[in-house]
Amino acid sequence: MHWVDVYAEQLLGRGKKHFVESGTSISGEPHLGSAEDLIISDGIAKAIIEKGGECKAIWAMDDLDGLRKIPKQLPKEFEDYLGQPAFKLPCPDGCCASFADHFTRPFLENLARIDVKPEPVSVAKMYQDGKYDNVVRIAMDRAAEITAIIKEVSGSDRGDDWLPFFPICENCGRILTTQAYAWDGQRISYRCKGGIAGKNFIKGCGHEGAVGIRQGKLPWRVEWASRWSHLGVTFEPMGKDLMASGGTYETGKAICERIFNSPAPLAVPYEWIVIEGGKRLGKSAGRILTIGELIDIATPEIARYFFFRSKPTSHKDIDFGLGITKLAEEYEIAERTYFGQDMGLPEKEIEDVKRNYTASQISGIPERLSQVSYSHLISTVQVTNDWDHILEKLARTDDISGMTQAEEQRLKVKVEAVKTWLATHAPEDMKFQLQAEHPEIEISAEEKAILAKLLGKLEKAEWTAEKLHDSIHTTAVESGIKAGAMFNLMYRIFLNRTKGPRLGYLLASLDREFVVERVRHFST
RNA sequence: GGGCCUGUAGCUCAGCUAGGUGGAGCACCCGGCUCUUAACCGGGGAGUCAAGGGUUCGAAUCCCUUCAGGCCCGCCA
Repeated sequence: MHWVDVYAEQLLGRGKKHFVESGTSISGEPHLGSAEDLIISDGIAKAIIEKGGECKAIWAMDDLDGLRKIPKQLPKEFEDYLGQPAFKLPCPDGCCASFADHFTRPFLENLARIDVKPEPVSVAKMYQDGKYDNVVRIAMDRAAEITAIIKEVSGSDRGDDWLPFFPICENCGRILTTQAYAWDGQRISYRCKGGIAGKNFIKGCGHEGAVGIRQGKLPWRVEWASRWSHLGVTFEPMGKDLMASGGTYETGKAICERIFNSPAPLAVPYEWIVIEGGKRLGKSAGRILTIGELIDIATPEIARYFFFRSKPTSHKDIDFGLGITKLAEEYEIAERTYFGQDMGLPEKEIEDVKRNYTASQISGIPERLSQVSYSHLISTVQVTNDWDHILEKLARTDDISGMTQAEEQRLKVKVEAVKTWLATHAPEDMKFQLQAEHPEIEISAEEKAILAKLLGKLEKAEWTAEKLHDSIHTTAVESGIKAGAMFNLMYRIFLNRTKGPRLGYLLASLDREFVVERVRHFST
């Protein structure tokens, strides 16, 4: 059984109503790994619903977290904001209501393109609206027990005076720099003494004061537990780093059960996405890879497929170069398998492969197979840019007659994806440019004779990829030159380079008049 | 010291939830296509399922132990 169904059935065994939470901290643009969390949630949620259960999905924007370091793409002025909660920061480009919006809006918009649409919730707003009042009071009243639980589970001793609350300093607006030291049942007293953020120390302003329970936040381990409890979260995907013994999940679970008297959610651990065979995203990658980029070059369905084809616990190596064509090919095999074509897969695998396909769909499962392969489009879109011409050319080599509007729309999206891939990530040797004008190249007398010989064949040949390929090959044999030299010659006069896509398909997608004219020109 | 995950063909991995003759793709070898690109078609060799033990009529699968790799176990998230 596919893993989404395994989780769904396990959860349905516990109850019919489910609630999945995902959370993302806002310290710049969320990368592909942050999206993984939400996509896993979505797959399981949909499986629960298909099996007759209910499942709500919520996405917590952790905009109350302090800014710990300045994201690379931000100007230096943001240093002043270090330690301040993300919701208070301005939009770096002045285009959005806030820093948090600026980075999360494209993230959520891109997830919506693959039908991942959790209800977004601002954590800062939840505190401000008093949604956390209850849990903060409980946490403050029972601070000593919480300290004991953390010590018991994780081995870390916060000290007897520790209070599970970070006030926002009234003077400097920072949250990473404050230390709470007293709770009188209404207000929390604190000092702004400075705090550690990674390798950096963020200076406090020295202010001492007292704030109400809506002017700050619970520490992460406590907050997570409180969120599970008051929202009634039943499962939550989490990176495997949170699953260590004594780690965040274990402490949160103990706090959730013992302080808030709620069952902890089922943890769905997942592995990191890696690039280039092992580098972690975000950390060592020089560049942020986002879900939007993946969708842009792979199509929405193939982007989803990347996440569902393997278990959450296996490593996912993403390759935006040639790897995308492999991924697309694999998806296309799954699609043909779903529609009953025998792709030579072992019996045992077929059900899961079909499930990979259905889990990857975004607007219902198509009623019939209508597929033009990604690899074929790579060559087609380089011959022409125009949609009607693309259709016309595809019609010569693929059966695309009688496409429904939905099918045409999907093809359009795929064509755009291929174009984007070619423009951004394709290796150079996959690219070519059909020469609209005669390229300025030297053609020897012998080559001219060969082209003249070919010309006669082209004028009469049936205009299919196979026949054209044959004509070219026969000409080479008759002229006593190697096939390779013949193909090389053809690429030169059409592409002004020495290699290219499969020539039969390329020529078949062009007009006979154009091809004949080009060959005639170089044969004299 | 502890935890989670991973270990299956040369490589990348599926199969493990619920035990029933070990699989796929790539690579390799042979043959074919008058066939250029990381092309196509047919066939083939491939393995102590990390190791050991246990349960069982039967174990890649369940249990225990060991080994190897990755990540994690101060704060913050």
